[in-house]
Amino acid sequence: MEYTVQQLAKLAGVTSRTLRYYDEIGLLKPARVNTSGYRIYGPKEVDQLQQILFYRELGVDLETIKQILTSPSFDDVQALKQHREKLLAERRRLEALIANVEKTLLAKEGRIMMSDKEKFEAFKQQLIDENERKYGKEIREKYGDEQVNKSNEKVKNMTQAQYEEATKLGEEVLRVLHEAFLTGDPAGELAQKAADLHRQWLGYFWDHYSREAHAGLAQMYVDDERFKAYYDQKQSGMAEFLRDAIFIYTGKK
Amino acid sequence: MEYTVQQLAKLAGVTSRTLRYYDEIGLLKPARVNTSGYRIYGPKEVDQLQQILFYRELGVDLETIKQILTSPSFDDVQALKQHREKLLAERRRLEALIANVEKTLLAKEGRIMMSDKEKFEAFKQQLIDENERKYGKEIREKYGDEQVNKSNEKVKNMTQAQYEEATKLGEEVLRVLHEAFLTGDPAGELAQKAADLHRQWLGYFWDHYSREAHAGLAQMYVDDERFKAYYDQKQSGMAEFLRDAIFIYTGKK
DNA sequence: CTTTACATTGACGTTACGTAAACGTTTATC
DNA sequence: GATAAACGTTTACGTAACGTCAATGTAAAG
Repeated sequence: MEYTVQQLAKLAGVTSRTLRYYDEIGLLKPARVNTSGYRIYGPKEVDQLQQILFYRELGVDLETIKQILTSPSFDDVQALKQHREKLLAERRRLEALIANVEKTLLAKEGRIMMSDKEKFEAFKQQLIDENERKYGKEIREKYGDEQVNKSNEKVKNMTQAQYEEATKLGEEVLRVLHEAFLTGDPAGELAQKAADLHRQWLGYFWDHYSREAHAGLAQMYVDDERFKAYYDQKQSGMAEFLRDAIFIYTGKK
Repeated sequence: MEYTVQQLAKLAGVTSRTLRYYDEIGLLKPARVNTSGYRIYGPKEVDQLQQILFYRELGVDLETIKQILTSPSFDDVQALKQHREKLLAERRRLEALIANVEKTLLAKEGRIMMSDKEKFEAFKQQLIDENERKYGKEIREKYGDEQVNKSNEKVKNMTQAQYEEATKLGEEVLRVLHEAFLTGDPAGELAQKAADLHRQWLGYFWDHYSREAHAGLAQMYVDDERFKAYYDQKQSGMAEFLRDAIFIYTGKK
């Protein structure tokens, strides 16, 4: 039995465009082409199309299907295993996306519908997430997982009052730092006040303070472009100025 | 602080091409363009890019992100919920693909590595799957789930010997049918023999036989293009001939 | 002053077709 | 036999979010 494009298309449940495309990429050539240029398919092609659609339904891309069906030496089991890995990776990616969307929704809806307490909890979570997202990789590389986890734990255990204090203190650091910057002297009174405020601010996030870690963080504010961007937002050179002030504050040479 | 494309790109962890593309589609315009045509971004744009990347990491498409960020009336929670639905649907699709790939792998590996017995079991499973894939929807619509499930159960319970008998019988049906077709008489001895063989063949798949169902199936062989293609493979008109023979065999008017 | 690094605007490639244009062929109807 | 409907053909643009040239102008460094 022979078929034209539309006939085979209806038979297999695809469109004629699909068959022309498969012809174009050499995946399924018609048995012959008649004098008017019409594509004519025979039973052999029907079978092959079935095979193609079988793999297609598994989500295998056409190039791979082509290899499976055309080169008899091609290891189809191997190809399917690779394909399975791709699917599993894709599923993991999706799982992560879904988890993140749900966390975000929780936080966002929380702002509208949850009690103040829950609201604040969700907000803290969002803060942690956002922080992780922005700086997580770099910080974890430099300070290790343990330190970061401790910090996150500390944030989670903060009360709403503590959080507000931390936020206000953070803003004050920026204000004083800006004033100090205008004096141009990182050893001056204002700059050292900023460094001290910064130390206090750190107390909300770090479980213990050390001058070395403080100085290290200050250097990172300059080295890491993300941190630098944050401090330089108002005024270029602010990150360096803060670092210098902290170096003096912590007694680093 | 101000940034050129590359600087902002490094800052945010994207390529400059991405920033140009975002400019092109109006998602993130630079603060200004200098006399040489360079794009210059300010702190406001840095913030907006962070927002964009936040949604992008959730898998939201750029067009939706644009709406969320540009029109302040846009309900971002609603958008995220819709997005979550899309993600969940995509995950369901993936689950199905993975399950199918795994079933296929089981069957294919089985052919190589499993014992003859297991081999045969996997093959039967593949047969059922393939049948479901090819005709499942139509058959379920016409005969209902119960009937199809019973049929699948019957196949599963077949022994290897029975399976081979069924296959041989199926081939014999085709052979005799072909011979009968050459006589052109659906009421003739050969055609009636074919119809009888077909009834016997059905015995391997149906849990009980009825003339009505037999006649109905025969009609479906003509109506459904997939079945028709199977019987017409050797000779056009075979499906109709078989139907006529079965109609006579079952005494249908 | 030259090299090097970085900027710009096109424009094509990616996947698996959908969709439409412009035009020839087969089939059904009048 | 003319005509219209239904079907066939090729060509080509559109899709999402950029990657990757190419050709060319500008800024910074030696």
